[in-house]
Amino acid sequence: MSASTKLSNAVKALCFLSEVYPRPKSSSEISDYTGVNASKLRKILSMLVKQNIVESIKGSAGGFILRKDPKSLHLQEIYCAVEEQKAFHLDVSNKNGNAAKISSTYNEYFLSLFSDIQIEIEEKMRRITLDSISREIGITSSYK
Amino acid sequence: MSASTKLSNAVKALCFLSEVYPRPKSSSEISDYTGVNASKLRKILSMLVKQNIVESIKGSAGGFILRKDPKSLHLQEIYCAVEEQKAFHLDVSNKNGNAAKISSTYNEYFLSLFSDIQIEIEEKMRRITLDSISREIGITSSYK
DNA sequence: TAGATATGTTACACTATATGTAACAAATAA
DNA sequence: TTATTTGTTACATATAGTGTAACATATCTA
Repeated sequence: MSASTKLSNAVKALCFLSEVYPRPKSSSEISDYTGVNASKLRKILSMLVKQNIVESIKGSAGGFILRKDPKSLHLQEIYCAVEEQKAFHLDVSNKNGNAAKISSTYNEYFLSLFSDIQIEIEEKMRRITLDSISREIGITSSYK
Repeated sequence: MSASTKLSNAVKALCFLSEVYPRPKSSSEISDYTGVNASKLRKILSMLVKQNIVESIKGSAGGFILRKDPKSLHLQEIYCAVEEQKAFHLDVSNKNGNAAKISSTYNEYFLSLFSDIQIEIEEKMRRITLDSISREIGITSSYK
């Protein structure tokens, strides 16, 4: 799964959990709402559980419950939770054997440039809350 | 070839052409310098030719010559020349059939967010010239 | 004009990553 | 004890990236 689909799928699920708070929703219910495969959702949600963004309850009448205030839950926090390897990470090196010596100097330059870009993207995401997305989409959060 | 490797390979080639200006350099000479496969280079350079960033001369003693002042040639211009489909374009939609209705509203939101990010990245690249990269790498441009 | 050289483009095998789905162990509520 | 749900692994398929080769076309030089 790519960075962007993981992030958008996570947000779809979280918006739904915010809407129906505090009722736990199973992966298949979230799948019905979002159109995302339930197994795929469980993979994403299990990462959010590890970061204490949602809680999971096993067994009958179990499911997932949002555990962070949508007003202070930032996109960057969701992004970092679902992205082990940096999503906007960009390759720069050539895989051919006879790489010129000068090449590594360029690679360092681009690695640093792309890392700057990564930081700017994360700063942008830090300014966006789950609540602001919900409102923009036209969903009413029931959190707290 | 990914967006980032295309861009960095293009810049490597252009820095070299700037260094040896106004002598034409063949794809195999550029390959020796950059470590990038000559055939791959020709693919990238032919795109730069179409945007009049470099000129190509066929036949003996031919090759590629830089045709833009490194001081005014921006990274964004190079990036647009080598990227037909936007590099930092990010997928958002699910390919499963039973997509929920609400899903398209989210997809529009993320498409617009990622397009904002794209614009910010291009703005950042517009502030970086080929000349500034050369100097940072430690290369002396012979342009003009 | 002939031959050598270089670009521009297409093709292809190989690898890696993404995608969608299924299966099942472990946990837990009823 | 049984049904349900998460969490994880596995896998087949599809899509995209990589490295290289081949060759038609153009053009310079002798």
